[in-house]
Amino acid sequence: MGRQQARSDASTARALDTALKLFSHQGYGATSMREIASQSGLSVGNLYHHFGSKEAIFQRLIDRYWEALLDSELDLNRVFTRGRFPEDLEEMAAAIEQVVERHQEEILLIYVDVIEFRGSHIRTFYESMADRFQEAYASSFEEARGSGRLGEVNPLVAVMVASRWLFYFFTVEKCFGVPMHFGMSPNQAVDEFARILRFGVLPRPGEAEASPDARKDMVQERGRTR
Amino acid sequence: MGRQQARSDASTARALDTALKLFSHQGYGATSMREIASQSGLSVGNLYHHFGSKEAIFQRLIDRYWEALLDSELDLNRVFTRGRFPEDLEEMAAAIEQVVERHQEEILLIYVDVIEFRGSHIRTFYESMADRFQEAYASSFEEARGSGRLGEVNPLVAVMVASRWLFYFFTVEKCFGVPMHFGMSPNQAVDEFARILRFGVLPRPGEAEASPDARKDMVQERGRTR
DNA sequence: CAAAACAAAACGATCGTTCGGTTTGTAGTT
DNA sequence: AACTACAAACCGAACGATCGTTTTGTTTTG
Repeated sequence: MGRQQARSDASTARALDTALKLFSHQGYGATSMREIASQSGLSVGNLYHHFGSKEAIFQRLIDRYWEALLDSELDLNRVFTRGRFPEDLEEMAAAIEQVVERHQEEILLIYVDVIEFRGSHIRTFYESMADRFQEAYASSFEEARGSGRLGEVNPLVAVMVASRWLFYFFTVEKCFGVPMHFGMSPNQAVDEFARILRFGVLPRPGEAEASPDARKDMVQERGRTR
Repeated sequence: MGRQQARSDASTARALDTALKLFSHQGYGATSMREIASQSGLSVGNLYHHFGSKEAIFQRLIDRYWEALLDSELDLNRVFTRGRFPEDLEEMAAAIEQVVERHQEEILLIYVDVIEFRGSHIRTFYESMADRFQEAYASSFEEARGSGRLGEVNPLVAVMVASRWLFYFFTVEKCFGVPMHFGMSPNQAVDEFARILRFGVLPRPGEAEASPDARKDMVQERGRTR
């Protein structure tokens, strides 16, 4: 790779970064090529030289996010391939928080795509993701249920509900700027969700006497925090 | 109200309806006043005569959605004021589905606001909504927990998680066009979610023998459906 | 006849894109 | 090491279209 290439790479990277920032924070239609050009230090002509069109820049950003999500080194993918749900629920939450934190703007980009392009840039990706998910967990759950580690619920639905909820929870908090902590800290909210998912909201008859009072007090205290 | 007013009302209503359709399906910045004018049968000048600016139209749409949500005749509000969670979980789901079904485009508008206006048109509304929610449920839950109808989880968090999840579930399905049924029908998916919320994903020790095999078969069958 | 409802042209700005031209880097030749 | 040729990187003006808004006027209504 010669120096000419390196110069080009640095420029396209800068252009993509500023385009990501602009698209995600004001939408695709409301962002102009001149804006991308001036804020990234390139000329408009050079932008077209490298990308060809405005929509191609958007597509490149979606693709970049895609590849980052498929990285097997990603904590979240390690949690998924391990298949230890629901024991490692807290680790799953941390991994999802990490993804949302790292890819805040790319996640907003998906909502931009849904609204301004009817989701055309991400639809096929999402469907393939759901399939991959289903395959990865289907086998490990047969074993888990056989060994009595799971209750009566469909475990595939359970892991989908859990991961989707966590994704939604952190997205609303970090990307939309509307915290959903219900008067608690983020960690407490996640803990409370994990408890609901594991034990349900109804009292568990067998454990009514077994659980110490300290736990009930803890729940009370959480409800009061502001 | 004279005939002049009636003519105006019909025009503004038509303008708002087409503006809603356009804003929600292609975003605010990508929708032009000429587009709204031609598709609603008004002239551009008349549009400005009635609304003053493009953003005022957007604001009016948000306000209209707001008022619809505050209607005490709304099924969802009846469920909320009744405060029978989690017994009426299925009714809550139906009421939320009704709201999402009826206000598909307004819900998309909220995402438009989040992206193109940083949520400035809806933020205060959302916060007041959360407060109202908290007040409405706080008292009824003290009683519910005292009578042993609820388990160890914070009931306020539980009802928030439930309603938010259902809202998210139906929004993704109806507004984004990406069903999250995990290979089941929408009703089955809701049932499964209700089961998770009530009983949790872990086996309930006291009920292991009490539950008939038919139930387990049902769960199995659901998992297989496609 | 005054006021409200409506229409259409016009305004300045900005849009995505194209195009002609310059600079920069590299490989090949002497 | 100097020179040449060429392609890629880069710039900024220009194009036609369209943007939100204003202006000027006409029609409708009480």
